[in-house]
Amino acid sequence: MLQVSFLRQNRDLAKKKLAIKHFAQPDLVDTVIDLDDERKQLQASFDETQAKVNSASKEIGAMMAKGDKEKAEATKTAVGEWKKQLEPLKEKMAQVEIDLQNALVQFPNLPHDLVPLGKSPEENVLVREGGVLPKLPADAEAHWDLIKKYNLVDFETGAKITGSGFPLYIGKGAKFQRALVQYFLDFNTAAGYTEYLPPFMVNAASAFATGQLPDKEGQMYHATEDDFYLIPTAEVPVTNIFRDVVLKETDLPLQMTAYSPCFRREAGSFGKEVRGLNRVHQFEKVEIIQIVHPDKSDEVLNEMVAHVEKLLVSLGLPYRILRLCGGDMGFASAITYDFEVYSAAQERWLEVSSVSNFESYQTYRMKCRFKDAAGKIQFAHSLNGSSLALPRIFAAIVENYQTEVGIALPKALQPYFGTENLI
RNA sequence: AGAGAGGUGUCCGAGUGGUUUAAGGAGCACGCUUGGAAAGCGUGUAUACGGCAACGUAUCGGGGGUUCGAAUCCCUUCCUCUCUUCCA
Repeated sequence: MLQVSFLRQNRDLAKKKLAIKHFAQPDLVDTVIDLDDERKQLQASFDETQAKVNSASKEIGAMMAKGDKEKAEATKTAVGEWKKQLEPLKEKMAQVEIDLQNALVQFPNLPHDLVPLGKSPEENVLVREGGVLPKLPADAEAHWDLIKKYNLVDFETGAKITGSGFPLYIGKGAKFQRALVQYFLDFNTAAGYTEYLPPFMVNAASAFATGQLPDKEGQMYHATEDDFYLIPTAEVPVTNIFRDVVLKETDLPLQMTAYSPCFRREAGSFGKEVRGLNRVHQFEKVEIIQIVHPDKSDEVLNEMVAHVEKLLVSLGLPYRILRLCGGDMGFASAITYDFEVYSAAQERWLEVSSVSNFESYQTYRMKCRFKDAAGKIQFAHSLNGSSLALPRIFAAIVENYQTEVGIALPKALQPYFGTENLI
């Protein structure tokens, strides 16, 4: 969430940056400032009247103690008048605050200066590429055929149990998931991240804090009986650990990693892009999250990008890193790098990680602050990234490591899986 | 799921309608004291909003209500503990 004080001081800059994100209503900036002016004015007169009520009430107490009943009754009448004035003020103030809040949450985060202009994924900027394309056998198959052939994943039975997009992993397929999760977590904790295993459902306050509500309401599964949401990413519960918390400056940076299943309704998805494991409603992911000093977040973002890159290199997959353009970025992000691996059999790039700096957008929303050396309270910056999302890594490894006789494994995974080859 | 007891500041803890302007203790910070430390003494020690400031307003788990006045009374909700029940 953007801060009114920032919008007030940087009215034109904010509008310019919102345009990069293709935000449709720049005038909302003015609306918000007007509403905030109105709120201030209302609060000033409310406080003034309330102060009179408070001190008169205290006097009544003193009069009663002295037994001066008559005077007390007279003061009560006067207080009654003030309280009548308070009622409409209170209502108006509550309404203005709701309007202000409703307007504020509509703003996406402002893009970082490095964010390229552009509207669609084609305008993302290639930062670098790495890895080598595999030499596949002549009759190379896509992963949806391979997993059927080797009985690694059963989509049909998953669909029977739940619905489409809920894969059932079997035998070596299931074990491979476990090996990947374990490898990713070990890789992250070795780099200094603390491992968490969070709740897989969150309440509305948590979903709001990280920006899933109200923006992505329809994208989450909602358990209405208890009003809980199934998490779309571990980012939601883990970042919320620090909701309504004032940290010490020395606590920073906080580095967390967590495995979780992720649940996404993916309403409106269709076509070839969603085949097999390319897009599913439930998938596994290991996430990295950091809460850092605002001066450090640019630097930390680069570190996190380098960290994920190292992990991809260890898997021997051809990859590229893209800096997303303003139109392709997420709502809450200030700058995002996407990682894609090349699936040789599908002949297309698959997004496997997205690393973002949210700056103070999430931390302001959830009141995650720290006390600096001077004793001043500041909002921290939050960042997160996938390290990594499993299904497309699964797909890419199965496709890129296929041989005439089976499926090989990257060296790094062999000790985790227990054998040299997957099949 | 049923019954009961609770939720107060960084922590412990007092407080059942009116100098509570949240007692007292601990911790922490600073100062005095000391050769240095400890003890002792003194001062300070939440957040948000408004205000140049003085200061004002709000917050005793959350929300609502009663009252001139609520940490205190009422309703509601969340959470914790104990017992019963159930369960991996």
